[in-house]
Amino acid sequence: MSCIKEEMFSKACKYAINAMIYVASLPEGMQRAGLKEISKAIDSPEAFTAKILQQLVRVELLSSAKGPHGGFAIQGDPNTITIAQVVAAIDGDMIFTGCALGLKKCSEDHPCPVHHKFKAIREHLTGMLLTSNLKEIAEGVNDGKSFLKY
Amino acid sequence: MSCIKEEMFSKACKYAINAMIYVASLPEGMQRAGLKEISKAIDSPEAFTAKILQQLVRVELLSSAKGPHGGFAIQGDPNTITIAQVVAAIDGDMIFTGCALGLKKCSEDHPCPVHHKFKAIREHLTGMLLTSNLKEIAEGVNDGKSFLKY
DNA sequence: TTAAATAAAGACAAAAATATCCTTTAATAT
DNA sequence: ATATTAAAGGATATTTTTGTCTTTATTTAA
Ligand code: FES
Ligand code: FES
Repeated sequence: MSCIKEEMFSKACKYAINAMIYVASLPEGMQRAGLKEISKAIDSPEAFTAKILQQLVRVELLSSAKGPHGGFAIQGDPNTITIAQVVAAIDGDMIFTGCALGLKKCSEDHPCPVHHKFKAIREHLTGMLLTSNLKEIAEGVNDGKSFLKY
Repeated sequence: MSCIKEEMFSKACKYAINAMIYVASLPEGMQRAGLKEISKAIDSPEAFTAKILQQLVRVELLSSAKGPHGGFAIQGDPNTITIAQVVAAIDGDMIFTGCALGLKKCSEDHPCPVHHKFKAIREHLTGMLLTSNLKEIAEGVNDGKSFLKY
C-alpha cells in the first residue's frame, strides 16, 4: 500500500483529450494525422493510443481512413465539439454526476457529508468542460501559448 | 476496452474520508470505534478498510488502541483537521498540484492547453477541501442532514 | 495467568487500468 | 494485380488498485 496518484482524469482520457486537440490543431487542408504522428505529438504509448482513437471514431468524434495518407480527422465542427464530450466518451459521466464520497446516487434528498460543498465544484468543472471547444483550445497550441507534451 | 468510471477520488480515499467523518461524529466520551463498527457504518470492505485506517494512524490523523474496547479515534482537534489532509494522506497531492492533461509539471511557463481554465477549478476544489473541517462535517451527519452510506 | 478482543503486518488474490503484439481489413499507388 | 500503407480488432501482458486471509502483537478482563 502507498498510492501517489489519483488525478482528475484517467490516462486514457488525457490521451484522448490531447489527441483531439492535436488533430484539431492541424493546418487547414492537411488535417488528417496518423497514429504515429499523433502519439508522437502528445507523447503517448502508440498501441494504447490506437485503442483510444478507435473509441473516439466509434462515438463519431473522429473519422478515420485506412491506407496511404490515411489517418484521423475531427468529425464535425471543432467549434462545437467540447472537452466534455471527449471526457464523457472515454471516462463516462461519473465525473459529472457521481457522488464524491461514493454513495450509489448523488442526490439532494440523501446527500453525502460533502454534497453541498462538492456540488459547486462539480458544476464549476462541468461548466468549464462544456464551454471549452476544440477550436479555441487548439488555437492556443498553434499560437505557441500552450503545449501538448512534457 | 470500455470504461464507465473515473471519479474525483480513489475508493481508498473515499473510505478514508467517510471513516474519518464517522469517527469524528461519535458522541463525546465514547469516541473510539472498532474496525467492524466503522466499516459497517460506512459500508466498506472490512479488510481493505483496515489497511486504510492503518495508513491514517501512521500519518497521525487517527490514534488506535488494541485489545477489548480498543479501536480508532481522531488524533488532534476535529476542528482543525481538514478533508484536504485526509485526501493528501491517501491519494497524495497530485489532485492539488498535477496537470489535468498529464504534463510532467503544471506550470505557467509551459502550460497545457487547458491550464488556465483548469487552474480555477483546482483552486476552487483545493480551497473547499482546505476549509472543510471534520467537526463541521460530522455535525451534519449527527443532525441527520447527511449520510455516510447508500 | 489465561482467555478474549482487537489492531498490525504480511502474503496473497481478484479486478481494473494501462500497455503491447499480432493478424486482418481496407485503401492507395505503382 | 500487386505491394505498401495504415487503421481495426483481438489476444495477451503488465501494473495498479482493490480486496481477502492468516498470523502476530498488544491490551483488557476475568
Ligand atoms: S451525494 Fe455525495 S456528492 Fe452528492
Ligand atoms: S499545465 Fe496542465 S493544468 Fe497546469
